[in-house]
Amino acid sequence: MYKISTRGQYALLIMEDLAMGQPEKYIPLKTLSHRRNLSVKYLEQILIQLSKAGLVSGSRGISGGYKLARRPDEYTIGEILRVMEGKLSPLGNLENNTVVSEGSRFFWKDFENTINQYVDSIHLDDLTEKNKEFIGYDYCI
Amino acid sequence: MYKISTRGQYALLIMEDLAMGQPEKYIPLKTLSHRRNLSVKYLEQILIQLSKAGLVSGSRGISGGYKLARRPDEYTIGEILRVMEGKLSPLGNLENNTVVSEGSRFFWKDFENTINQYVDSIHLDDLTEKNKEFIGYDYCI
DNA sequence: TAACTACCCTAGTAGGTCAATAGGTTTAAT
DNA sequence: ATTAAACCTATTGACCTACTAGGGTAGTTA
Repeated sequence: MYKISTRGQYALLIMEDLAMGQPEKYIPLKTLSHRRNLSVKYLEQILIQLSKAGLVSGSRGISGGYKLARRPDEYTIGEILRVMEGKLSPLGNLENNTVVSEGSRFFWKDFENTINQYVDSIHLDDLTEKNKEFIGYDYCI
Repeated sequence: MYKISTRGQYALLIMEDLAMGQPEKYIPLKTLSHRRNLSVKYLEQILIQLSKAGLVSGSRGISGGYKLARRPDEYTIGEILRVMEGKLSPLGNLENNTVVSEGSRFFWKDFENTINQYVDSIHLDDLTEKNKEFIGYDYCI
């Protein structure tokens, strides 16, 4: 079955990292990628996308970087994932789908709703709070 | 984001078709594929897979074909989809995944549970009952 | 001004998956 | 024996994913 792509996973990870540091401080892309040992160029694409969507705000120049645009509890995981993955639905274009039966459309629609209700019930701070339960997390700086 | 493949969609459609006819009668692959205008050879692979999994039973030779192995209400949509799609999870191999944070593992696990609980709450006869509400369904023979 | 950083754009590539095609073999009823 | 059907294995073309690469522009701070 379909999986969430690495783009979505990376985005979530970086959002967590930004949420766990000082929220006012801009963190440069280079720092974020080195911290997690991720490709700078790949992560750049992801952060630009998050920035365009307004989930993070970027600042250029010396002591620039990225920071969260809001408080961690004001993000749902769903909205982060949807920025990277597009519509979170188990079927693309249900309306124009000629393969599924008429009677099963309610199933697919409810399936989509179930998924989105779940991912929107969890917030970014739920994840970071859990992270803090693990010793050895080193998300300072 | 991930989608259910055509294999899963076709499988569900054919299971519905088998459920809506006479359940004792074997329906040949050719008939099933012509009815829905699907590739015979492609559908063949799907039905063999369903047969191996024990969801349908096949009979060779003249007047052979496929029929359901159980009553329609004894199938969940989840088990049909899982035969075609494998594990229904938004992330492959959560245990060995080095990208997600420790704190977010509960999120991914609950995500998977949410999906599976939903698809296992709907049964094949729920779909066929809905199908019967639509006029012009022509699933006889 | 120099250094630094986000932001923008395009392109390529290796590997994988998906959807379908193709050609065979085996089994069972007549 | 013939025929109709399930069953099996391999291959293909198109697309997608996860990067890599290399440039450029534009703000921002010291």
